[in-house]
Amino acid sequence: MTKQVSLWEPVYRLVKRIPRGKVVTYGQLARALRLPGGARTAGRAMAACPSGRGIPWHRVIGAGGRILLREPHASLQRRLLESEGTQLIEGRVRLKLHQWQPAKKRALRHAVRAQRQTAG
DNA sequence: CATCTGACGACCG
DNA sequence: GCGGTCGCCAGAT
Repeated sequence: MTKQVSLWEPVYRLVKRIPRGKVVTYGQLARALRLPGGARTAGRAMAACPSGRGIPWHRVIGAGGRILLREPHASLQRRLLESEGTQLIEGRVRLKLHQWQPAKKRALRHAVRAQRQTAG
């Protein structure tokens, strides 16, 4: 029994910490958690995001504030963002106003916890 | 085992 | 600003 917990656990942990009205990019997640493979890895993690755990998946967006989902999910994400006060212009989140910056050390500590959970 | 498929992002023309 | 290429890698088929 090695991998009961998803490899993406650290990603979800970090995403859960994104405050209302704030967003992070896939690249940010990758850098904060030192994900191998970079932003794409963050993207894969989010694609496999489990529902029912209160993970604010809609607060994760592409570089430059772009929504990268395909319809109809893109519309939902946009709607959710707007509903919590996040401002968009031309379909892009105003990162200047809403980009959240996780404390890297904290993020890594969470990642370590998750990995221990995976290993143990 | 081979191959395909992505919720990426940097780079280039 | 827009489309194409490339590196990257876990899961699915």
